[in-house]
This record gives sequence, C-alpha cells and structure tokens, in this order.
Amino acid sequence: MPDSPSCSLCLFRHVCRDASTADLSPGAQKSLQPTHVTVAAGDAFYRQGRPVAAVFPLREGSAKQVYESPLGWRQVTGFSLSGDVLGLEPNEASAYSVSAIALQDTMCCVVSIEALRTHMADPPFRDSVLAVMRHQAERERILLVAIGSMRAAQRLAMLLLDLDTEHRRRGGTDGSLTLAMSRTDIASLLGLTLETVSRLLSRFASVGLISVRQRRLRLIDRDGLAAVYADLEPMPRQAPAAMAAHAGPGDEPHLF
Amino acid sequence: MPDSPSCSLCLFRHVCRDASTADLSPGAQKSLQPTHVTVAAGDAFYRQGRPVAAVFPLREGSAKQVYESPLGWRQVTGFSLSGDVLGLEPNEASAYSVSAIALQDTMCCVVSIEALRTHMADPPFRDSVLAVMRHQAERERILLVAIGSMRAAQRLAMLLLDLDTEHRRRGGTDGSLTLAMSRTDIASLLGLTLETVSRLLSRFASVGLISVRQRRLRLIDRDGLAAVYADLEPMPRQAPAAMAAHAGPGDEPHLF
DNA sequence: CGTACCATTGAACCGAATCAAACGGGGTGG
DNA sequence: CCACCCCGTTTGATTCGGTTCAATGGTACG
Repeated sequence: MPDSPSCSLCLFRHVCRDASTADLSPGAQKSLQPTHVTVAAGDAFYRQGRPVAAVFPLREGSAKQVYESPLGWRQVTGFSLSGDVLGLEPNEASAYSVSAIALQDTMCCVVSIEALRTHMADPPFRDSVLAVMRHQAERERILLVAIGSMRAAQRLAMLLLDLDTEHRRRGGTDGSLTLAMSRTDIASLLGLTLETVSRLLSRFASVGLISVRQRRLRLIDRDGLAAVYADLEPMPRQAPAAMAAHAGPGDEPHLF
Repeated sequence: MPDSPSCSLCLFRHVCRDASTADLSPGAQKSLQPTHVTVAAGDAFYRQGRPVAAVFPLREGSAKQVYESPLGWRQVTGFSLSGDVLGLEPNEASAYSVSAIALQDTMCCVVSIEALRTHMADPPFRDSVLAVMRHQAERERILLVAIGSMRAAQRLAMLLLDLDTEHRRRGGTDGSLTLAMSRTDIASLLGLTLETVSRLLSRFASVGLISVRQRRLRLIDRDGLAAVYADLEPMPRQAPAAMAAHAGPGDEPHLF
C-alpha cells in the first residue's frame, strides 16, 4: 500500500521505496523500505525518556507532543499532521525528549534509528533532516514568546493560522478543517484553559472571523485573524517590541 | 592571562591551552588557543540572524539571550554566567538563532567555528558539546512549561533556585548573589512585568525566604523557595499534573 | 437508550497587568 | 562637595483578562 498522498511531503520521499518521486537524484538510490503500523487514538508512538529506537513519518492521522517537566507538569508542545515525522531528536539524543500521542487512529511508517543514521551519511538528505530539526526548534521558540508575551486571542489566532497553513500545504483549498485535538489540548499548548479556548472560538465566530461547530472549523477571514495575531485590533492591545533595556536591533557594536 | 577560575568549568578545558586541567586524556592534545575579548555592558556578542562565526566561552561576566520573533516580539530566553559558552547552535545552524547581550562588562574567549568543528572530530569532546546543547534545549522546555502553566511566584522561585544552583557550582558558598540582570530582563524571561517581579521579590523577603536590596540578593530559605516552586504553599495554589486527557505515564501500549 | 466525554455558556473571583507616583543610587557638572 | 538628573526599582490604586466553579447541551459509543 505504498505512496499515500502524504508521501509527497515526507522527509524521506527521496530515499523511500514507498514514495514515487519524479525527481530522483542519481546519487540517492531508494534504499529505504519502512514498515507500517497503526496507532490507536490516545496511544503513544513513543514516550519521553525511552531510548530512541525509530522515527515515525505520519501517513494518515495526527499526533500531539507532550512534555512532562521534572516536577510533573505536563504540557502539549506541538501538533503533528500527516507528512510530519515524529521522533526526530536533535543533538543525537539517546532518549525521546517528549511523548508522542495519537490524536486519532493513525497510520505511520517506522524507520529504525539505524536506518536513519545510515541515510544521514548522504549530505543532502542529512541537511534536510537538520533543517527540519531547526524548524522545530524555531517553532518552539515562537511558542515560547507567544505564551510569554501575547494575549489569549493572539495565541489562538496564531494557532488557527498555523493549522490552516499546514492544511493548505497538504492540499486543503478552502479554509475548512477538522481539528483532531481537543480543546484541552489546544489550551495546554497555548498556556490557557479549555474554557478560554472555547469562549475565544465563539468570539471569533461571532465577529465573523471563523465558523466553528465542535471540531469542524472554517476560516472565513484570514486577514482578520492575522490582524488579531499581529494585535492590530480589533481585539485587545499591548504594543510589540521595545521591551528589555538594551536588546534592540540597534547599531551598537557587535562581534558578529 | 590564562586560566581564569571559570576555565575549570569550561566546555573546552580539555583541549584549551588556557586551562590547566589535571586529567588530560592522552588522545586530546591541547590544540586550542583562543583569543580573548571584552564586551561592554549592553553590547552584543552576536546577533540573531547573523552567520555563525564563533562561539564565546565566558571568562568573567554574564549575558542574556534575546529572541526576536518574526513579528517583532522580543523575549529573553536565558541567562549565561561565567563558564558557559555562548553561540553554540544546535543542528548545524548557519545563523545565530538568538542575540547575546552582555549584562555587564564581560571578558570572554573567542573560538572560531572552524576550530570548533575541528575539535568536534574528537568523539568525547563532541559528545560533551552535544550534551550541553541537549541541556540547553531541556532548559528552554522547562521554561516553556513554567510560563505556560505555573503562577508568577513559582516561576520566580524557579529562577532564583536556578541562579543559586549555578552560583554554587561556581564556588558560591552562602546563598548571596548579585543579580547581573535587571528586573525587566527577569520579567521578560518569566513572561511577567517588572512590577510583578519587584513585588514578588519583596513578598519573598517579607516572608523570610530571601533578602533583597536592589540587585544584592541572598537566599535564606532554599527549602521554602523550593516549596513555592513546587507549589506546596504557603503561596498560591493550583495542582500539578492531570491535564490533557490521555497523556499520562499510564501503561497503555506504546511502540517505544 | 443511557452513559460518558467533550464543548459551550454563565457568574463570580482573583492574579497579574496597567497606570501612576515616589524612592534610591550612581554619575555628572556646577 | 553638593546639587541635580537619570534610570532602575519599589510601592500603591485600580482595572481587566483569564481562571475557577458550576450548570447545561451536544455527540459518539456501547
């Protein structure tokens, strides 16, 4: 059952037998033959702290990453959709740094860590893997700033726009999408409560930015959402930039 | 002027001519001869987005990392003390992902990225560098959870305990330390306002947990602070764990 | 058809932000 | 040396966004 639609976005598409890619660079022979498994909603692909044994490109479905801090505080740190790869750990970590939980019954490939390492010898492939990791790190930083200094409406608008962008990258044309995650998950990701998320969604809908019913959601006014995200009203306030004393992209001397 | 006290904690001590280390593994010859520079308070070691050219082990002084999001939101993401290395970018990034600003006049070494790469060929050294990077990533995650789901007092207690731990690792014996960063910086890191930070410090002092005057600070009751951090009263409330639906270290099946 | 879970909505409360002074220390210039 | 100013900090009064507590409604599933 090779070549699911998500293969076309997969990190491994150039080295994977499952994916039929037109552009097949001469150097890269398709040496990867991943196995497939399905994970039931609520089950874990892997758990934080366990040794890294494999990575999991999603074929169909979605997942959340959950981090549990040393003191037992748990928080969702991200969502993954089909085409994303779960379990990629930066810095050659030997243990998973988060847990990955399926949001719905999910089909994925299983690429052993040995196979991954083997293919990492190929420079272009290695670069693309590292680029994905860097992108993930950037994502977490954006989330940090969002939670740390944006208001609830902005954070939620950010998430909706992000989900929409991802959905469109996967072929979604109109702005209608089905949220795989619960309000609680969204709230956890954004550092809010589920009530606030629910209220905010209703408010967005009442202002004509979106329409929601349960987990069916449609973006009606992307620009409006972007305006909320950027905090150009008409939601709440707080001005960007100009915070900590000396930190601006000023033109003081700097070594690099 | 080699071998500052901070050398004994430096990541590069085993390969650096400046550092006099007793245990000198046979394989690693001391081939690193870093140059030294001083950076004035408020100046940048390097700026986010610039190509990575060098890393900067701190000899004397301190710095803050500042991240600026695509939309212009700026936030402090961490503090570095003497012995720490600034500019280590994970995933072979070609540009700095944050800016590093000196909190005071700071002396540091300059290790070119080429020199770093050369030494990364040495497996034990490489592992220690990767370990530092992983530690930094973990730190940012803890910060994310702190900002996302802990209350102000807990966050501040966390920071104070962390600063104290770092200070003690550097030889500090009693709990007295001098904060190099402003209230604004602390507030930015913790996702609060400077007024809240100031008030909280006063409150901690009035309860006998610490004593503060301006930037002179002394920890009086570490256990008390730890209790505040862990949220065991006697400050505010909110119970840990048990958040997002299915995510607990339960014993559901998982692949790894 | 009943049960369980997720989502919505309302009312009251509270923590932290905001607005607004006053204070303190360190530096500069008279 | 002292007066003055600047900037970071402290403290107070007030507002407000988001949480908490609570009840109802909707949907899926056994």
